[in-house]
Amino acid sequence: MAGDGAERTGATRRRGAALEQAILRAAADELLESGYAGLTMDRVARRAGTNKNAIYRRWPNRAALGVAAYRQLAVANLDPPDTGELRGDALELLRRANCHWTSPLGEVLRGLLSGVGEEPELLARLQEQAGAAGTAGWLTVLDRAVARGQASPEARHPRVATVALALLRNEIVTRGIASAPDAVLVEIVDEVYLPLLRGRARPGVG
Amino acid sequence: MAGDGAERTGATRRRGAALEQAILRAAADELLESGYAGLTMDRVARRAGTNKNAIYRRWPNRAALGVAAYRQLAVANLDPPDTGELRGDALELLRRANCHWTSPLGEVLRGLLSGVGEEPELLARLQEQAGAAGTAGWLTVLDRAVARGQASPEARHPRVATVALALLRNEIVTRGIASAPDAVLVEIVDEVYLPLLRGRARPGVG
DNA sequence: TTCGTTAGGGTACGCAGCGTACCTTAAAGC
DNA sequence: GCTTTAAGGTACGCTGCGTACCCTAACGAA
Repeated sequence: MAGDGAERTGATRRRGAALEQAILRAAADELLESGYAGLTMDRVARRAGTNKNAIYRRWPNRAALGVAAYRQLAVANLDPPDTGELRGDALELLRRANCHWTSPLGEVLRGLLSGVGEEPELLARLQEQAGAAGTAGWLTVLDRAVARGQASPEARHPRVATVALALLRNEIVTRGIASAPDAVLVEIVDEVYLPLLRGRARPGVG
Repeated sequence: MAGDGAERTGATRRRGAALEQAILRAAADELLESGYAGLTMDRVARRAGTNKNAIYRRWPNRAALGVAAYRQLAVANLDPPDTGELRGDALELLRRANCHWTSPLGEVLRGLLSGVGEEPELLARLQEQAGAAGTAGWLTVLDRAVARGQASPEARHPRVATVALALLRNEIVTRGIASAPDAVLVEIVDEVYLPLLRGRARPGVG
């Protein structure tokens, strides 16, 4: 692992994109090993077989490097589940999200989220990937439910679709935990998500 | 403000609770002025008219001091609104919460939340105050709505009651903003919160 | 009142980590 | 080959956390 950096002694000097990639990979590896808190510029430089100059020429500070490195780690999201019923799909999506927070990658993201702190620009860049990826799956699942007649078209509203995800995120953030118990997921789906969709099924009623 | 510390030259030496209070007040003042990011042990010590020893004898590290100091700032929460209708009450509660995040106090809390980072214990202590305070108001508002016949008793569920608040928090956290536009609050209430309560009004339907 | 114990005050230090400066040296382009 | 550009090496300044030591005031018991 990270062979790129270690065996670089005596080799030819890298430039431009090659070096940039090496730095990003080194930073990503450090993120996975030590999290954002343990990501230091010196160690990244050493691991990439270069020095801090090369890094600071490309990223203005540690946070920016962290966010950029995280992009390397961001994986393509899987196909949304299709269990044949809305409840099963929703639970599955929630469970996947819940697992993601526990994974090494999720841990990195949590560290990054809390570490980036005062820089909304970077935060936005993080959410772009993590957030947008989630929304699509929920809309797909909802579409299928509408097609099946298990939900009304009024349910198709981005904020509504991702309510369950938002609640899970809230649970994790406010409690400072890595993942929520499964019972919480079930509760979110049964006590909030499904009733909400029911409530939106009759737009005229009040 | 902070007069305690500045005029301490030549006075008698403080001990125990008196000194502890002085430190906490100094730390709280620093929090308000510079946020958690700007809270340094040296400055707190200087402002309290003491030195770092006295601080480290009481709190193990900066984060712990920050959280303890924040308690000093936490205000009693106001009475929940009573506009006579559920929608108005909910919107008002949301607007208050939204303002709170923008206030200096909210700024401190945000900084603290992101700064405490890897210490779930401290995080939990923070949420104890900030979180619990919120829930009560929502339950009260819901109770009144139930009494008026505007909501069914099934709505009285802690997770359900605070859904709007959770969504707002999610909005703020994921976007890295200080406060959400009012349109978002309205959307949360009209597109999610009220439909959800409607959906829970008929437990047997499916 | 005196004397020992406790806790505060003063200060200096070690250490880590960020970001910068400056010079040397290799790669690329003409 | 010669110039320009960018990488490498290294050292440094700075800030801030947490610790160590020693001195001194307050407190309490004899």
